Amino acid sequence: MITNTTVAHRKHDHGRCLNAALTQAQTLCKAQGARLTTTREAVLRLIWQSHKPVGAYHVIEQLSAEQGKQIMPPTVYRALDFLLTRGLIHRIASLNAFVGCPFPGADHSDLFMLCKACGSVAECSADNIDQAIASTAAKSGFMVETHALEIIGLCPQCQ
Amino acid sequence: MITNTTVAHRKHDHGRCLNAALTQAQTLCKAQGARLTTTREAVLRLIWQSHKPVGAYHVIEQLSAEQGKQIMPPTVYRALDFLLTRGLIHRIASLNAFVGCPFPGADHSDLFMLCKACGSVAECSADNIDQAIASTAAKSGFMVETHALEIIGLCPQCQ
DNA sequence: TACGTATTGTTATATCATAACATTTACCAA
DNA sequence: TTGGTAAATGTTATGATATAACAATACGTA
Repeated sequence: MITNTTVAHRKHDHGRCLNAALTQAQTLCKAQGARLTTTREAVLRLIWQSHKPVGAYHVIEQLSAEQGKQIMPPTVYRALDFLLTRGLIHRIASLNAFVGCPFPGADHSDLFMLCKACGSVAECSADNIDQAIASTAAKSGFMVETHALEIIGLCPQCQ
Repeated sequence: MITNTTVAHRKHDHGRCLNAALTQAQTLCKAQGARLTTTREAVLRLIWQSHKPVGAYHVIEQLSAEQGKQIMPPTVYRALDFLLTRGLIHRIASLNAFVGCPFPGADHSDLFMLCKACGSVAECSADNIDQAIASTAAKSGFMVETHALEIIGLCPQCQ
């Protein structure tokens, strides 16, 4: 099991999260021969401003403010697609919003714990859950490709 | 474990699914003192036309055709809200679409198997998955309220 | 029947996302 | 260093999903 619950749901030095994310992104893109352009990095930084999922239009607003000109949706959505494809961010379907991946590159399945109260999201990858899913699906003869699990509740801070 | 995989992903007499769903809905609403109005029942029937999730605007179109007049979004969204609240249908977040619940009233957690090929969805409630989720969340000190699990892959028919 | 509440109708708009084509930028090879 | 090519971004328009706010109607009950 790998997780970022110990930081995501607690007080911490978020600058370190941000720096780690940017460094990992640069490394990963370099390794893949992908270009982490200014726009893409700016979007990644905005997604990583906290552990709360950010909507695409919120990114558009903030990016427009930063750059002093109106940024159009396709610009941001293209950057988001790029980051999603590389596994640098995830999309939280139930919120139509995006959150940074704390361990990009690492082979992991996605499991998100969404705090109803503060809105922060922790990610986790747990073998026992993956196995339970695999075995349940197998009983039905279903061939699993991917899965998305969103757990809604209260984080340690908000209980 | 309760599931409808044996019908959802295979050839079957779907009229029985539809009838069962409508009967259960009537019973459940009666028991709860809720009114299953004409519109609500019509929407439920449209959702249950197959085991494939149906978008709200698709329902609007079909309902408009049925009634020979333009039905507006709020009408359908209100009916959907009603059906969601009573647990008669579920929303598949990753698809922005709705699917009938095969065992409304029964205490169950939601787990959906979405077939990439044919689009059909089976629902399943599995204790071992619930337990794995509960124990993983507990390790992080996270208090689980609900969860939504969408498994994407290939159903038995489409492999 | 008259009342209050639940439901539905109506209008308008918010929110999320992408198609299609033009332009610019970055990179590589000659 | 220059020109060709592919990748990335800009621009315009529109599609798709969802809800707010208020008016009108229908339903069950006293």
